[in-house]
Amino acid sequence: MTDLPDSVDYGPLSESLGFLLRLSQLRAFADFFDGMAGLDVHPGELSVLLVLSANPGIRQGVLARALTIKRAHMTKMVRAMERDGLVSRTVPQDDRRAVELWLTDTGHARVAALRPAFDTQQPRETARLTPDETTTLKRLLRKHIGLKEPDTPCP
Amino acid sequence: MTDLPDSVDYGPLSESLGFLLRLSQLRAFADFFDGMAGLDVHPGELSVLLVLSANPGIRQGVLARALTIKRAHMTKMVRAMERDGLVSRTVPQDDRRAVELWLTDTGHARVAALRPAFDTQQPRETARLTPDETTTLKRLLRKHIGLKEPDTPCP
DNA sequence: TATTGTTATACTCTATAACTATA
DNA sequence: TATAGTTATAGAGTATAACAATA
Repeated sequence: MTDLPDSVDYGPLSESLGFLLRLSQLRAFADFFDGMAGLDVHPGELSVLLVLSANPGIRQGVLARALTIKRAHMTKMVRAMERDGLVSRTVPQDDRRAVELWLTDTGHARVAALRPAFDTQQPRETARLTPDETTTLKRLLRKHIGLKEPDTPCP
Repeated sequence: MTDLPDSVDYGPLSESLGFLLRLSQLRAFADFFDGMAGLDVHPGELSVLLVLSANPGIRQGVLARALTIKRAHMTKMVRAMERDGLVSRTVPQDDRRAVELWLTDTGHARVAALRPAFDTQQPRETARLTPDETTTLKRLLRKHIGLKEPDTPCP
């Protein structure tokens, strides 16, 4: 990712949260593909794997809503992951319209293989900020999108 | 835009800056189309208009780099805006490969028509945060992407 | 009637490379 | 040889609507 030219006056865009978020996300995507290079994984697929790992048996529609992925698109993603042997699908007895999703053994192994790269990428993608700034930034973003704070282990 | 389900454990995604940015940007896009409804403008087009307004005669390639829009895509955008009478293009004498961009009178009028909606949208898209938090969030995002702080009038 | 997942279609933005004209 | 813009093509992600099965 190339740097921004510093000779340009961004005008009111400098104060536009939406614009700042767009540039920030592009930076984050570049960092992702940089840090996860060679693992052949896309951000969407990784997010599905991580949520399935933390929520075994989650319903497909709930997963889609949680990740802000349209149901139609989630169908394609999950079908592809099922085809690759990462995910299994079951129909619950109490609502036979729904689909519950589970990681297969292969899926769990895939998560285990991706976690180290994902974890070591965290500090890299916040290299321009101090640890305190990083904590603050994440907290404000969570508040902005209405995402509850993660449980923090209290010593 | 629907709310996130609060029954889902996001696991390590809660700490992933890239994931938080993705959700935040989707929220911002929804806010944009909500606040600018009826004005028939897209985020990309508005950003081009605002930067052209602040940088008359900017070269097309510099504009593309500033907005992180690929040159090929910028060509299509600018051509369309030229066709709509918003932008004029000139070839500078010192480098006849380049193209300089200018707002036409229609373009200036378009900016003037969009500015009020753009400005009043600012507070709306940060409704979940306090003013101090908003200031901090924007400052941290600018630092993250390497965008210089805007000039602040000192009283 | 409403909901869950599915299928199909189209559109936007993006990625890439090849091409021209200039430098 | 390198650069600025253009053109063309393909792909990912998304939006939308219609549909079947189930509630």
